[in-house]
Amino acid sequence: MISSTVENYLKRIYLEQQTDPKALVPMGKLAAVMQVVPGTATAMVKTLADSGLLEYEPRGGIRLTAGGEQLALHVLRRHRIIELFLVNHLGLDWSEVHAEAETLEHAVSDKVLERMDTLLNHPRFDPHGDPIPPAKGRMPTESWIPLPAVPAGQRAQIAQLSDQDPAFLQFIERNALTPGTEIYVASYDPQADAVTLNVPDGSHITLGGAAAEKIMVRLGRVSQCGTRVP
Amino acid sequence: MISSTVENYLKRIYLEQQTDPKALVPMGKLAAVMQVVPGTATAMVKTLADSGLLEYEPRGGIRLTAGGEQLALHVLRRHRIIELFLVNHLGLDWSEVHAEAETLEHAVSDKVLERMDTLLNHPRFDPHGDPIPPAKGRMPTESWIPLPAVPAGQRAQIAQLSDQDPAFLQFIERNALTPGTEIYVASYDPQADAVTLNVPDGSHITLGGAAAEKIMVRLGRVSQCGTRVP
DNA sequence: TCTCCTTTTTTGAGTTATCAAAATAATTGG
DNA sequence: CCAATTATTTTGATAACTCAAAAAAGGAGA
Ligand SMILES: [Mn+2]
Ligand SMILES: [Mn+2]
Ligand SMILES: [Mn+2]
Ligand SMILES: [Mn+2]
Repeated sequence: MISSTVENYLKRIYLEQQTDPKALVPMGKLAAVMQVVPGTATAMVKTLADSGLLEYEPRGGIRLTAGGEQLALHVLRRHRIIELFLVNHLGLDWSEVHAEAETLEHAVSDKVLERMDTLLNHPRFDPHGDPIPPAKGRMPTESWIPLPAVPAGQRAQIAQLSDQDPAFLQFIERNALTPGTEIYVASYDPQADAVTLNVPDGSHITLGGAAAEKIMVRLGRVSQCGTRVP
Repeated sequence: MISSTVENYLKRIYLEQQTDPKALVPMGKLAAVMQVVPGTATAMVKTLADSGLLEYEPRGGIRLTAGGEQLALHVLRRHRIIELFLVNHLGLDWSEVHAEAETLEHAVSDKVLERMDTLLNHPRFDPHGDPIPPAKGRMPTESWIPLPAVPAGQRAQIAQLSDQDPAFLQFIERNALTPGTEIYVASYDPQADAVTLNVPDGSHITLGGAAAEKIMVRLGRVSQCGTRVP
């Protein structure tokens, strides 16, 4: 049996890998995101490499094998379906489900997960806009850009929020910037580090660069089936 | 934080305790139900005693403290609400939910649990007829007797099934003997080790003593609110 | 090229939960 | 009441995961 510790490592490694698919994930990065001391990460990586779940280049970094990636995607699928189930069926707030899913993802059986998936009508995106890995088949590729990359005067649709901090997500919801929302970028001033956008309800809001960077958008008016619009 | 291992021990100790509330639970019994060697049980019991969760009389046995019992009831509440949720809201079969709940009981937060409780309308019994410990307040006392203790010619209502084995539960469901069912005990022959009963649909069935002992009933026609009648 | 600084690995140790097997206590039958 | 059996505890080890701190490797700049 695969431990929840191993599942967490694989999932984090996969997510790090996605930020730069060609590069190896450095050990220091892994230790940081797993919140362990570097020596712990080295020890764990050695056992994962021995289990054939990743390739380990000492002093170089790591990369998941096909087997490791498959397991990671399985955990990610559980995580995201659980998040959506908690929001849609149990009425939890989208700002708190990430923490809940972090433990439930290791406890929910395949049978229960597929029941949730059915009840949710085979959703393609989780509450934060992240794609749900399909039970079989390749992971869909997303074409998101951070909000500050949108030229002023363009329309865009909010696709995903890259920060799970409840306070940030509550701010997003208060200002009606949840995934699926159509926005219009009124201005972007790199010097002022500020993006101003218009939202459908007619109001407008100005964000600093740090906040705007956490908002991933799709250019133009794209329809995104399966996304919840809270 | 309390580990799931400790939660499992406390829950099992509580359930053993109920079989004879005045006596101490012997170490051998604990080791057997936890499926560990006796030495393991001794080691764990020492740490639980040090944590103030139980009283340990070496070579005598153990008994939960008030604190230990409270924790045990909390775990039991989670277990039974989860079972009912899996049956009523996710459509799982009642014969399989025990195993699912065995792991989920350690992963579901209080917040999620209370959402389930609300959605289920504050149920009083789980799918197997076991009472759900209330969030606060005393555990209700049940007055069940095993089916073979019912005199022939009496009416009774099936209250609970004391065996979680899926094959047994499926047999019970096939023969419409789920909790809440009104039955009539046609005959009980200790020599033949056989109980014959009539069920509402008009058919009758004969059970051996071992199977009948696992069926707990309430005498007479009692209404039991909150029990699911599948 | 040779420090100095950063990153990574190694070493030694602790915690939790487990087993195998030896030692000990308690019980029970003759 | 003693010997044999049974129940329980003790002892010594192991596996998984972790940290602290020492050691080693790999740059980057002078
Ligand atoms: Mn997790
Ligand atoms: Mn998410
Ligand atoms: Mn359990
Ligand atoms: Mn039950």
